[in-house]
Amino acid sequence: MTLTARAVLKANRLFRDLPDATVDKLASLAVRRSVKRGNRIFAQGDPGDSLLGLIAGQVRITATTPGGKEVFLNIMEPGDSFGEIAVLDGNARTASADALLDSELFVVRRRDLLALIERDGQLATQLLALLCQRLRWTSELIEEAAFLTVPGRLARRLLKLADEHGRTVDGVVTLQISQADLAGFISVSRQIVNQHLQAWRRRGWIDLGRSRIMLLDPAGLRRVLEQPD
Amino acid sequence: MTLTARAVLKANRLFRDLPDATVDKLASLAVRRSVKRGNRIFAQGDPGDSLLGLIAGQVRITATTPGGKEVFLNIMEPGDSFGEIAVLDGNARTASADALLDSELFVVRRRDLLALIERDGQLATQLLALLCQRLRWTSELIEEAAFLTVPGRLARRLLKLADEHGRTVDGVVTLQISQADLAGFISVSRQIVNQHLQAWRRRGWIDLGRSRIMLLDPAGLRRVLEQPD
DNA sequence: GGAGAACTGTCAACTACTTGACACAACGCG
DNA sequence: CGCGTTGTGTCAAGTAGTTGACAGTTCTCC
Repeated sequence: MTLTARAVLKANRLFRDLPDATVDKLASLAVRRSVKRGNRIFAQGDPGDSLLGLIAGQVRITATTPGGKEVFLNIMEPGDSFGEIAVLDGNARTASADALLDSELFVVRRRDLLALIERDGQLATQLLALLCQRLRWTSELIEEAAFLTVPGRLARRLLKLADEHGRTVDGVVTLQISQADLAGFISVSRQIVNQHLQAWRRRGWIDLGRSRIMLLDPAGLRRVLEQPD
Repeated sequence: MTLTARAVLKANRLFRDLPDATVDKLASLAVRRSVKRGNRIFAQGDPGDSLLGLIAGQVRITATTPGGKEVFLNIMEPGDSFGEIAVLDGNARTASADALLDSELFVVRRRDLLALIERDGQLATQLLALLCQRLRWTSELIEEAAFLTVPGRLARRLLKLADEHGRTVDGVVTLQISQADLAGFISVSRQIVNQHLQAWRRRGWIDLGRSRIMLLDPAGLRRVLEQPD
């Protein structure tokens, strides 16, 4: 908590490979922000005037229809940054960000970031790499939706969430997520999620608890992905 | 056809705002390539070692499963560039590109492009803008798939295709696309596409011919998007 | 420690898309 | 010109999701 601004930036994937001079410059421009669990950091449609980095806590990125339907796009962990698209092109935010836990953020304002990009080519390169990664990530989501059946998408999502956010105890990965939230990630009803999870539980691939999914046999889930088209 | 390399690059959205010195440098590095209608330009999984720009013709970008199922992701027109993600991060191509018509391309090799980015900050900025645009575009696709019903997606796709590729005759926009291809864009069966198109034809919103769709009343289609969620 | 909230598990009725089949129309190419 | 190919229009059977309802369980926090 008493980290220097510079150490905070150095802990972020986007900035850690930059030369010290650039990081110091950025550090002098970055502002800190605390957000309590359950609070909104920014909303879809807001002017995208800043780049955010997560220092501590957890943040969920979601998109919402006017009618209130939601897709969960991602969960951010400390070291991740988000809000780059809007900050770079200056248009509205495409998604909303909410704190799932009490969170600490740093904020870099658009003007400051753009000025720095002008001066430091390496920062631009770093951002290009990040955007490429994001593009591959979204492309994967599109293909997932287009190619896989619902059980396939569910299995894939479980494996990915386990990879990125799972806690391993005694060699078994446990996920902390409700079935309703899981349904939000793959855009199906919570009932259908339950139905498939139950089938997999009966086969011994997973075990279920309240907001908890234990992956007993990830290989079983992986097999779901290989068969269909 | 006898354009200078420089004029060709200046006709491309990505490069047209760059300083002449940079464009000349690029022009000396770019190679031309002709591809006959129906031929593949690159395939999903190929090493992404070049950036392509379309000078003349038409190119379709698709993703394919190992099992052979396809989604159509985009159609490129002269002035568009593609293959940036792979060229920037050096990984495999995420999609395939096929010439729909006899096409003329220019090709910039990865090494050359990266060297130029190092030297010219404005090229990096231009690429950042392009990637942001692509990201917004893919995000839109994801939300479309998640939020809209099939008729909604179909209506939206028709309107977008009309916008980007339609030919206007007597104030009516006509699209040149088969119902099967249209189905490929929104990942549903050709039969269901026909079913909805027929319903709209009966209402007088569109008219149908062989590989031809005329949008008589775009406002009708737009109304399809507003109601459901 | 007790009330309310959040989450799971399950059912039944309904809806919408898939798959496969087939007739027919239009185009295009030798 | 006529034949093969490509695209349209439609049907019927099968499948897989949605929606709404409800009981039971576990957590939270006052």
